[in-house]
Amino acid sequence: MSQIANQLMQMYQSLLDQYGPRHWWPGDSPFEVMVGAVLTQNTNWTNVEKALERLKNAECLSADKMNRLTHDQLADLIRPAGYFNIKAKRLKNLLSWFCDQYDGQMAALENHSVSRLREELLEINGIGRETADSIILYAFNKPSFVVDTYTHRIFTRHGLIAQDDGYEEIKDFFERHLEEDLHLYNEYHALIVEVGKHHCKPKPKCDGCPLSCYDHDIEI
DNA sequence: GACCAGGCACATC
DNA sequence: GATGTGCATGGT
Repeated sequence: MSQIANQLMQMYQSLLDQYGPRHWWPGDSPFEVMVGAVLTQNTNWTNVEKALERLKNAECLSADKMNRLTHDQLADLIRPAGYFNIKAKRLKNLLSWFCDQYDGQMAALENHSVSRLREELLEINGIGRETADSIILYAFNKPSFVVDTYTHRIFTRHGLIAQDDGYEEIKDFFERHLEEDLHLYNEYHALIVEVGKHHCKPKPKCDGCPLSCYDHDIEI
């Protein structure tokens, strides 16, 4: 195992020791996970929960029911998640693909390879890389490492990836150095989000500090 | 009141 | 290709 691979696994173990298994993704069904992946775009999860709850109360958290809603009906139900107009469109786009081509059945996609699933998801307007990878990993239970802003922040601050590395470069970095393991991918991303929420502010006051103090909420 | 949150597409250069 | 901007609610 390479030194970098060792370091990644040590960081993983530290996070797991600190926070324990995260049991991701929260949701009662793969479909709910898929919807949640769109709703959580640049949005706090507690707001997403409110939106999901409204969808459940309206008995619209199924592909068939949601597909029948008008734009305005859907936008109103997901209002607490923010960006409700754009997210309503994005969910509609996702549902068109899912219902028209696969009859709204998750099982119809279970034999797709990760790369095919990813290509099809990325063709949908409103489904970007992180959302696609989240759906593949957490809704379809297939190994596709998810990168988010916390991943970029934390691992550049630890000097493991470059500041200007893009999404695909960071994803490749993890997939190159980690075993291709569904459970590891699942837990690692969830743990990164957890530590990111607590310790990884977007604009560290001591940016550039050689002590990396900004990783620990220490301000100089 | 300012800042942030589990992004993405689009316009412009 | 990179940079800037709009999208919006709710918690701290």
